[in-house]
Amino acid sequence: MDAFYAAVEQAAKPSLRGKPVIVGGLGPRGVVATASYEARRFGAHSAMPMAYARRLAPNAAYLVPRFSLYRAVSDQVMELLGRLSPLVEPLSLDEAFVDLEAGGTADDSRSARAAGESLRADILAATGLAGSVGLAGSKMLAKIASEQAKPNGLVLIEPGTERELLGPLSVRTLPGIGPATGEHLRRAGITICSELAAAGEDELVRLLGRAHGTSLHRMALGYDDRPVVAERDTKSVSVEDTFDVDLHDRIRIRTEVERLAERCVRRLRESGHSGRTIVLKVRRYDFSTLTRSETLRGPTDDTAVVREAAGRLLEGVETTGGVRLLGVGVTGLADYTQEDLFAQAATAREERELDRLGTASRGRRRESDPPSHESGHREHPVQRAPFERHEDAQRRPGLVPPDGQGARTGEGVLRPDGADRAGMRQEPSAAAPAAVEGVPPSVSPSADARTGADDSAARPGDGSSVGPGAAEPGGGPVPAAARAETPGEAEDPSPAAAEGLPAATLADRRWQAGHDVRHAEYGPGWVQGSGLGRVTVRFEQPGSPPGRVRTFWVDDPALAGAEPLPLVGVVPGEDGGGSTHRVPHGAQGARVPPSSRPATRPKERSAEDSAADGSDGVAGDSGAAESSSP
DNA sequence: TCTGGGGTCCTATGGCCG
DNA sequence: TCTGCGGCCATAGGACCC
Repeated sequence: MDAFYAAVEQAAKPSLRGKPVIVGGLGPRGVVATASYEARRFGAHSAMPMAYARRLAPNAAYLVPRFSLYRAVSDQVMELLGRLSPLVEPLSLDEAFVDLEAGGTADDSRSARAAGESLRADILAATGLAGSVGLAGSKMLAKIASEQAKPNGLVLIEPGTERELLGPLSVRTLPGIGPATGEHLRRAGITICSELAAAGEDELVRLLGRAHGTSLHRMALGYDDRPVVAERDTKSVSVEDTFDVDLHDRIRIRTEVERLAERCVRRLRESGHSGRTIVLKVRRYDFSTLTRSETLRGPTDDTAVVREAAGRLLEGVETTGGVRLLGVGVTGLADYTQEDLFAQAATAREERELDRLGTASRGRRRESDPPSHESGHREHPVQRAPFERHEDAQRRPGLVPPDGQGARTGEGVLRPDGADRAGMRQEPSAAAPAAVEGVPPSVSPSADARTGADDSAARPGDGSSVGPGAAEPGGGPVPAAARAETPGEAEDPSPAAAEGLPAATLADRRWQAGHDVRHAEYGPGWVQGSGLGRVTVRFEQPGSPPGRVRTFWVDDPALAGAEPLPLVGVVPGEDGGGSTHRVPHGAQGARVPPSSRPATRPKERSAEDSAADGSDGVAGDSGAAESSSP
C-alpha cells in the first residue's frame, strides 16, 4: 500500500486529499511513521525526526497514528490477497508476499500481470486506496519490483532478466543491507549489485559474516529461494516508551519499568502466550542502549513474576545521567499459558478420561508444544515452573492456587480484565486542567505529566511545566502510544470509578488531533486541534466533500468521541452524517441530549476558522491539525 | 535532523556437560 | 582422574525491516 497510514487518513478526511500529511509521534521526540507523497516533496520521509519534518513542511497536517483503523483496512486488503492464494505472508499492515503459483492464480508473466492488475482494482474498490504490485520469481525481486512500481503502479520482472536488472542498482536496494552494512561495503569499494556479485562469496563472508555474506552473494546474483511462509510463530512480545524528557529519579524509573511489565504481560496474554526470558531495555541520555535479560525456569504469563524480574534487572543498571527510553519484553515464548498448565496439573486425570472417550483435546496446546506433565522428557522441564511459582504465590497474597480455577480468580486483584483496561486509562484528573493551561501544544500530556510528577520536583527547571497535581496514586497517565491505539478511551468515566478515582467529568475529556468525533447537531467530524479549553472540529467524513471547521469548548456535552467510519461504502447520511456510525463504548455513558448547551463561539473562533478555512483548506499553519491535544 | 515502537535474525562469548 | 572438544544454552549487542 502506498504511503499507507497517510493515505488512510486522507481517505478518511476529505479536506486532506492532495495535501501534505504526516503521520507519526507528535511529541518532542516523535518520528515520522508515514509521509504522504505530497509531504515527501518537501523532503519528509519515514523515520525522520518529527521536529525536522516540521521545519521542512510546516504547513503539512500532522496526525497521530490510528492503528486500529489501519488494521481494519489492512484486514480488508489481506482478505483480497487470500483469494489469490493460500500462501500469503504479511510483512506488516501494508505489505505482503503472495505465492501466485501455489494459488493456481498465475503461472506465466501474462497471467501474473493480469492477476496483479485485477488485485489493484479490487483493492481500490474495497478501500479507496492505491496499492502497488511487484511481480517476480522470488520474494527479493518481487519486493524490488514493488518499490519500483510505487506509487500506484505494477512492475513485472521477466524471468531471465534478473541479473541484468540488479547489476547497476545500489547494494542498498537489497533487503538486509541497511546503513551499517552499506557503509561497510562502500569502504570495501562495493556500491552496486554487480560489484557485490563480483566480490565472491568468500570475500563477502569475510566482510559480513557467514549467514549474511552467503545470502547477500546469492541475492546479488538474483538467487533467492526463500519460500512464502503463511504462518509465522511470534518469537517475542515487548513494549517500550520513550519519554519526552529524560528520567533521572530512580523510584520513578522503577515505577515506569513496572508499568511496562504490566503492559507487556497484558499483550502476552492477549496473544495467548507465556514466555521464559524477561528482557529489560534501557536507552540512556546519550542514546546508548543496553539490554539485560533473565531466564526463568519455566514460562510465565504472571504479571507479578515479570514485574519482579524486570525490577531485578533494573537493579543492575546504572541510570545516572538520565534515561530516555525504557522497555520490557518477553522471549522464549510458549503458545500455551500458565493456566493451561495449572489446569493440566489439576485435571490430568479428568483429561485422560476425556481423551479416552475421544473428546477433542482442550486448551490452546498444540501438537508441536513441549510435552505436558505426563510425558516430560525435556532437559529443561518447563512444566516445573508452575509449582515453583506456586510456592511463591502462597507467600504472596492475592496470587494463584494451582487449582485451575484460581488462576484467573485469585489474581483478579492484580488484573481483572476490566481493571487492566482501566489501568491503561488512569488519567490523573488533576493533570488535565493543568495541561490545558500550561502545556505547550505538541507536547504529549502524558509524558509531560510524567516528568512533572517527580523529575521536575527533583530537578527544578528541567523543562517541565506541569505541577505536582499530575502525580496520582495508583497509576499514571497513559503513554501517548497507548492512547493513540485506543481512540475515545479518555472519555470513558467508568475506569476511573473502578479504580476508586473521582469519576471523570466532561472537562477531563481529551481531544486527540485526528481522532473522530460526533456532534449532536453537526454529525461526524474529526478533531483538528485543541487547546486553551477549546477543540476545533472539521465536519466531514469519508466520501463527503471537504468540510468546515467549528470550534467548541472542550466540555461541550454535544460533542462525543466516535469510532472511525469505513473508508468506502458509506454514503454520507442525510441525517447529518453516518447512519452506520457507532458511538464507542467509552462514550455511551456520556451520551448527551442534543445541544443541552449551545455550541459556543469563543472570541478566537473567527480567527481560527478563517485560518483553517483559508485558501488551502488544510489543517496547516502549524497549529491546526497537529496535536495540541491538551 | 537528533533520532519511535514493534519485531526478526545473527554473532560473539562464556559456562556447563557429556 | 584429567583434559580437550563440541554442542547447547544464556546473555548482550547490533543490524535491519516496516
